[in-house]
Order: sequence, then structure tokens, then C-alpha cells
Amino acid sequence: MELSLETLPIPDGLRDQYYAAGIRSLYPPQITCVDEGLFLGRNLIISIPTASGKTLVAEMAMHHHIASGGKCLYVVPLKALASEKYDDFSGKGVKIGIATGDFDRKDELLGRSDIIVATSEKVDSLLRNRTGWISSITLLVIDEMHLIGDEGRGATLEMVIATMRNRNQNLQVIGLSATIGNPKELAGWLSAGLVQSDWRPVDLREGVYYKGSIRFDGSKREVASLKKDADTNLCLDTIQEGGQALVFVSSRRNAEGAAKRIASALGLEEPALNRIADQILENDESGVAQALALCIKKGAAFHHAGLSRDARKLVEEGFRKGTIRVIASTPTLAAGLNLPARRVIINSLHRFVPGEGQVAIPVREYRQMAGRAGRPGLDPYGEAVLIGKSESAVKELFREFICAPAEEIDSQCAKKSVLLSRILALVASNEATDNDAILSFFSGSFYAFRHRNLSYLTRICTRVTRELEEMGMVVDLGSRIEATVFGELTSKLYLDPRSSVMIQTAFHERETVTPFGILHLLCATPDMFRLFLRSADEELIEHVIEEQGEEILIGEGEHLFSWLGYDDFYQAIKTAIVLQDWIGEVSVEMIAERYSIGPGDIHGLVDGIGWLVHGARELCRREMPAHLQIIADLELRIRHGVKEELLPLIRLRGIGRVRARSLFNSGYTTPGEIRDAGVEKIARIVGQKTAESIIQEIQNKEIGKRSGNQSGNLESGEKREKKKRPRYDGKVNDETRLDRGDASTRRKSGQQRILDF
DNA sequence: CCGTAACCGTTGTAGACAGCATGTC
DNA sequence: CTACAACGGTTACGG
Repeated sequence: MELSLETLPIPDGLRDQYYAAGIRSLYPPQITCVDEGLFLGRNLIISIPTASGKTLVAEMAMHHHIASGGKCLYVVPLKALASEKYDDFSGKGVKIGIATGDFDRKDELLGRSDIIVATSEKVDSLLRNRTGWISSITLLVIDEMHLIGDEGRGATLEMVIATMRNRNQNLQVIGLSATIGNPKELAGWLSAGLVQSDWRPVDLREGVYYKGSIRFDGSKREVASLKKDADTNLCLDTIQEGGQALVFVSSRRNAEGAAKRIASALGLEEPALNRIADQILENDESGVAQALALCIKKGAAFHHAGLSRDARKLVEEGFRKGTIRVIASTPTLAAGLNLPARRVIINSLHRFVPGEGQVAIPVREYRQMAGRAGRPGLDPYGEAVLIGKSESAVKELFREFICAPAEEIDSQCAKKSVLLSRILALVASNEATDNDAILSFFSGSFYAFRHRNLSYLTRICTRVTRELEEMGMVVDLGSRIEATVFGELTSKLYLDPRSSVMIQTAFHERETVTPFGILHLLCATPDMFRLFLRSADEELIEHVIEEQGEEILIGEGEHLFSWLGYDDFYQAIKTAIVLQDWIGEVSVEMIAERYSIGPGDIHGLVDGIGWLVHGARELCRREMPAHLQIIADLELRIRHGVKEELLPLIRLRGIGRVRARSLFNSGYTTPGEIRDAGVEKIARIVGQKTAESIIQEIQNKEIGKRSGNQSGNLESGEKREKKKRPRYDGKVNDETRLDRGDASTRRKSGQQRILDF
């Protein structure tokens, strides 16, 4: 069956673009989408393999909506994916906007775009803040919709869909999903048409390698055994016939190890490869970057979250251009960007789960990796190859993965930990303001669709609501549940209620807090990503507890914070130590080496603590103004990675980490001293232009101050010890305070000894 | 004397969303 | 508190 683009109700401009790109007709599954009512406003679940044209379907539907005055929201799970889609959709005659945590215009301004690409969390946040344009969305596209079943973030996605549907009755929803076990249920939930197909534009062969050959279903392919390791031989084989290979492994160490092995087996020498290697080392001299550069020189690379953003990009680009022949990667690449290769080699189908050990990965994830095989239009076929260790293992791999059906996905929203913030969000945004409304909201969820019996959900909802009340987040007025100021703030700041309570309790009980204490507290919250403990860390942690134990604000196994485990507490110490180094101006390279982590990890930690400390500051402003100044200072120090002494300088526009440090070292430690020194002397350190503008700025601020206008937040350097009183404009709402628990039992909590790991 | 294989106990284990207000070298 | 593989250290063996 052929379907020409001519007959489709899409704008002519878009059609021309498609023609120019060589698209003449639709793929079979795309035709089914049209038949199922894509252009008739019908909801659709499209469950087809990766790279079989889902994006195109969504794009056509979006342009169709825009042409008749509609507005579209495209939801993705990763920020990297958001920019990828932004690029895909750009330049086709409609306005595209991008909304993610670290890259957004003013929320309201975003409403002028025709298509808004956003992460699910960002949409959640926009819904909580009742952003105006959200209600004018006519088409909602959910990319990777199967992530509804994801333990960590699935509930957010589910709630976003439910809330959007709740607010807008005429909304069309298109869900793009990988192959899952129960697509019919997903479609049933949304009363959607289901498009399901295994069709791929490039043929995919799945097989298992064992003793020198790949066994496919029915056929066999010999692979020359030039080297010892199976994955190396498989790579050499592919490269030899002109393809590229992607090797999936389960740990970073394995990724680096495999890349090294394969690189030396390849032994390429090309100027293009050397250029990439040089670029890697340009802004990043850490150990990982050096190892990576060495591998890339010979044609292979590794990829994992420890790499810096730049390094990751360079690897991805290099592979896409064909310069880099092999990437050995952790699952970062499996779920993320679209980076196909002719052959995908899957080294291990296990993953470590704390508490369970090595666990087999879900079939769905195997499919996701295998689906990366075969570049449409470039490769004659794609191959996914598993590695068998014995005759019986080969059979098992076929049975358990290649021939196995994908798992069913289930709703994740009926768990206490997610319901806490979900219900708070419902109440705080006036989505639901009493128990019945809360339940009725959840009756529109995927959970309710799957589990007809809602008695469990009902019970847990009332329990969670009561808990929120105990936390001081909501008040139950009988007829109506209302969010307290504290609760509303928590919801809008996008903090986990448990984090908020931890922050509030810890600050409330203390006269003095130190940066390290705050860092540890924030690292211990459920919102923070923590570093693993290694046995080598024991000594360091013990030492820090001895030195700085008094500063710690919360105790291990704190009875108030039942969610704070024993390990979490020590992980938080380690993580806080790393961040303390960061604000102590220890270089990234040094930190990386000291704790055997990569620049990417450091970035991730700094980023995470950065928004948490901002949240903490906003909480402090309302609840505990006495600590406001110290936390505001800490926020600035984290953002720039500087010591306290640079604070007065870093506040100047045009002065960052490096310039502030060189000014300070040259003896100019305050804005006052800089002004007195004059443009000429300062220009020698920071250049003429910056010198002029900062001195101008200093003078402006001083005039502002003299005239009694306190709004200039420049802290006059010569009076550092006379700390400015934190400004606080409201009264503390007593209802929002937490006055529970026996404070004295917790006071000295920082002192306990570390026992063993 | 050295290299290798074989063995054994020890060690470490993936990922990255959100707020906010603007500007580094 | 799970299970697996890679690593480091040691020993045994063979050239």
C-alpha cells in the first residue's frame, strides 16, 4: 500500500520540506496512524520500534494542529532529547520553544511558540504554577511513553498526562512508545487507537556469538578470531566491512576497559581522530578525558555519565560523522540520543541493583539497545549480538531475551513516596481540594484503569494526606483541604516534601549553621543524587567526622526521617566533602582524581546541589530568616565554585571565578579597594573594558546605597564582619512551623562514630 | 630467571529531572 | 544485603 504525501492534510510548506529531504511516501506503520485517525483528533498510542518514523508522525500531526490555530506540547524524558527534538522541528515554518530546567525563557513568553518541547518534570512544574498557555494546548505528544512504568520518574509522566487531560477536554494525545507487553491497556486508558507493528526501515537480525560465530535464527556467521575477546573480534569484523559498532556494557570500568582493548586492536591513525582527541583535552584534563583521548586517537571511544558535557558531545558527533568507529557505552546511550550503528554488541544483560545484586535487565531494555542497530539509509541491515559463554547460555539468551515478549508496564503512582509530592501538588495547585476530589483525580489515572479496585489506593491516599498534615504541608479543614504557605512553597519549588521537612527541621533547631552542615543536610535529602561509598572512603569520612562532625545538622537513622537510611547518611557525607572541595576552589581535575569520579559527575552534583540550595534559601526566607544570609552566600559560592573570601567580588557583573581570584590575589579583595585602585591598575588584571564597567557598577551601587535605597544587593566589602541583617518582609506563619519531636535527642547528632560499612 | 596460567580473596557496581536570574575567559 | 566480574596478589609450573 502506497500513500502519497499529496493526500495528507499537512501544510504545503512542510510537504515541500519532506520532498526536499527525499521523503516521497509513508512507511506502513505511519499509514496505519493516518487510518487510525491521526488527523481526526483521535488519541493514539503508537508502539513501534525505534527509528521507524514516530517523530515524523508526531510532526505531521503537530503541523496539522498549528495550521488550524492549535498549539502543541512535545514531552520528552531527557534534556538532551529536548534539544535534539528542538533541532529536528526547527526550520519548518513554525515557532519552536524549548522548556527544560536549565534552558528556558520566561515561562509565559514560551506561550508564543507553536510547538513547545519540554521535559516531563518541567511540564509538571508549569502545571503546578498554573502557567497560562498550558490550557491552550490542543495536542500533547508523549515521547517514550512507556516510561510511565519507570520507578523513579514514571509517576510524574502519568500525572502530567492525567492533569493535562483533566484540564482540557478536547486535547488530542499521541503517545509514542517502545514495544511493551500491554500496549492495549495504555490505549484503553486514553480511549486511544493503537498502532502496533514490528516493521523497521532496516532489517534487524538478532543473534548470539559463541566460539567464533554468531548464531542467528536459522543462519550462522563466522567471525575471525583475531584477538582474545569476543567483543573486540565482533567490532573488528564490523569495521572491516565498513560499519560501525556500539558496545553496551554494565559498568563504567567495563566501558573504559572495552574501549581501550578495542582501540588498540583497531590501531587507526587519522588526522580527524587526532583532532577529536585534541578537542577532548582542550577544556578538560582529567584522567577520564586523557584515557578517552588516547582511545579516540585509535578509533574507539567510551561513553558514560562521568564524561564532561563537551566530551560526550564530541564522542557523539564523532561517531555520527563516522570518524569514531566504535563506542563502548553504559546504558546512557541506550535510552538517550538517537545514535544508530550497524552492529550493536551487548556484553552483559545484568545490572547491579542495591539489595538484589546482579539482576537481569528487562527485555524492554534489551530491545531498546538492539533497536539501535542499523542506520536507516546507510546500513544494509542491522545486527544485535549477544555474547554467550556456553552452549546452554546461548539457548538461554535466545529464550530469555531474543524470543521473549516485552514486559507489561504498570503505574507507579500508588506508592507513598510519590504520592506525598503528587497529592501536595494537587492540593497546592487547587487541582483537588478535598479527599473526594483527590480520589476522583486518581480515578482518571493509568493506575485506576489497570487496577479496577481502588480500595488500596484510597487507603494509602488518606494515609498520605494525614502525613502531609503532620508535616505541616496541608491543613484538613474538614470540608476542604488547603495547602499551608510551607506546603505551597514546597510544591512550587519542586521539592520533595520530605526534603522540605528535613531542611526546615534542621535549620529550625540550630542557632548556627555552617556551609558543610548545610551541604550535608541537602545531600541527605531524597532529592539529591549521592555518590557511592567505597571502602577507601572510610578513612576520609572518619577523619571529616572528627574534624567537622559538630557541623552536621542531622543524625544517622534519625527517627524523624524514616526514609534516611544508614548508608544515605554516609553517602551524604562523602558527597558533601566533594562539594566542599568545589567551594574551596579545588580544581575539577583534582577533585576527579581525589574521589575517582569524572567531571560529568562533579557537574551533576554541583547542578543538583545548586537547585536544592536555592530551594532551601526560599524556604529559609519564609520560615527561618535568621539563616538566610549564610545560605544565600552558599548558593553563590556553589554557582561559581569559589571560597567565601571572593563573595564580594563575584557579585560584580563580568567577574567570574577566575577574574575574582586574580583580583583577590593581586590585593583587591573588596569592591571598595577596586574603586580606589582605579581603572588603570584593575585593567591590567581583567582588561580595559571589564575594569571600566565594574568600577562604574561599584560607583552606581554606592550612590544607590547613600540615597537610602537598599535594593542594591552589593555587600559593601569594608564592613564584612558587620553582617547585614537578612531582609525579611513577612511574619512567620505559625501553622506552617513544625514543632514536633524532641529536639534535645537530636542536638548532638553529628557526633556519632562511624562504625563500619 | 622470567613469563604465564591458575587460583583466590577483595572490591566495586547506571543514570541526571527540577528553581531562578543572567552573564565567563 | 544481594551476585557478578574485574583486579591484585600469590603460587605453581614450564621453558
